[in-house]
Amino acid sequence: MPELPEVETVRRGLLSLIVGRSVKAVEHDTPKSFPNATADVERFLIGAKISDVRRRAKVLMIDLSTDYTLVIHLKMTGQMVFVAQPSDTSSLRFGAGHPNESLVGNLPDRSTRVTVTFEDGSHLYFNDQRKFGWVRLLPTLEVPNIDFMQKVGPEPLDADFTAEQFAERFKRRARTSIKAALLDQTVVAGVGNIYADESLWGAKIHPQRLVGNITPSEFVLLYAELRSVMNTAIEKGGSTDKNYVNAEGKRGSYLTFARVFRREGKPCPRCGTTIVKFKAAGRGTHICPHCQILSP
DNA sequence: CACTTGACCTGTCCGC
DNA sequence: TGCGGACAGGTCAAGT
Repeated sequence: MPELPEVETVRRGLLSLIVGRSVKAVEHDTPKSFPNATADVERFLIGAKISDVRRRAKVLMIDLSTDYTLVIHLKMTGQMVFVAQPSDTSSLRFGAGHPNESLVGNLPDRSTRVTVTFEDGSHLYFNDQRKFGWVRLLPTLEVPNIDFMQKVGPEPLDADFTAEQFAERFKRRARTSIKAALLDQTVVAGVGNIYADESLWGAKIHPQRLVGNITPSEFVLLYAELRSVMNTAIEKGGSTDKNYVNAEGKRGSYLTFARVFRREGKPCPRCGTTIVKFKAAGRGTHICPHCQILSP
C-alpha cells in the first residue's frame, strides 16, 4: 500500500523525528528483513548519527554520519514508526477511523522486524506483517547503483518533469494496457494501485486501453491528474486501507476523499453511475463504467 | 525482447 | 463456530 505519497509522508515525519539522533543498538528478526553482515552493522550503524532522510520512488533512505545509508522498502505492509518512549500511548486517545487514530499498539509487536534504539532511549521500529519489505545498510555513494535505482523512472512530482516527458516515457510500453504501464516503476516512479485507479478516473481513461491508443491530449490529462492526486494524497497524509501508518503510527486520510478506489457499489462523484471493481493488470481495479469506456 | 503470471508472506473476510 | 480458500498488492523471477 505504501506508494509515493505514503512513503513521502513517512519521510517528512522521520525527518523531524530522527535527524540528529545517534544509534545505540539494532535488533532484527530474520536476515530477510535486514540482510547485512553483523560486522558492517557494528562498524557503520552503531554509534552513527542520522543526518538526513530522503526518498526515491517508493524507497526510503536514512543517511548516516558514517556515509552509509539505511535503504528501506516498505512493500505492502511495511511501517516505520518512531516512539519517543516505549510506554508512550498518547496517540491512542483518538477513536477508530479518526484521521489521527493510531493503528499501532505497544511496540515492538509481532510484526516488528527491525528495532533501532537511539542513545536517548527512543526507538525506530520497522514493522512488516507480510515480510515483503526490507532494510539494507549500504555505502551512501553506492545507493544510486543498486538495480532498482538504475531502472526506476523519473519522479512524477519533480518540478521540471513535463507532460511531454511523461507521454514519452510510455512509448516503450505501447502494446500493454495503460494501467499496467502506470504500475511499471521503470516508466514513472512511485505509482501503485490506488493512485493508478484514481488518476485514470480523473482523466476518464479506461485502465485496459492500450498505451498505443491513448491520445496526446489524454496523456496531458493523465499527467495532470496523477500529479494532482498524488499532491492531494500527500496533503492528506497518504491512504490508509489496512496497515499504512506515518512515522508517528497514525493513519492517512486520502481514502475518505478517494473517487473510485475501494468505492465499488457507490456512485461515481462525477455522474452518479455505480462504480464497479474487476481485475486488470493482475490487480483489483475500480472504474466508473460511464466515464471510463474501453472502446471510443 | 515484450509482456504476463506466479512467488514471496500473513491477516482478514467470505461462504459453507 | 470452525475451516478452507480467496484476496490484499510491490517487485522480481520465471514463463509465454
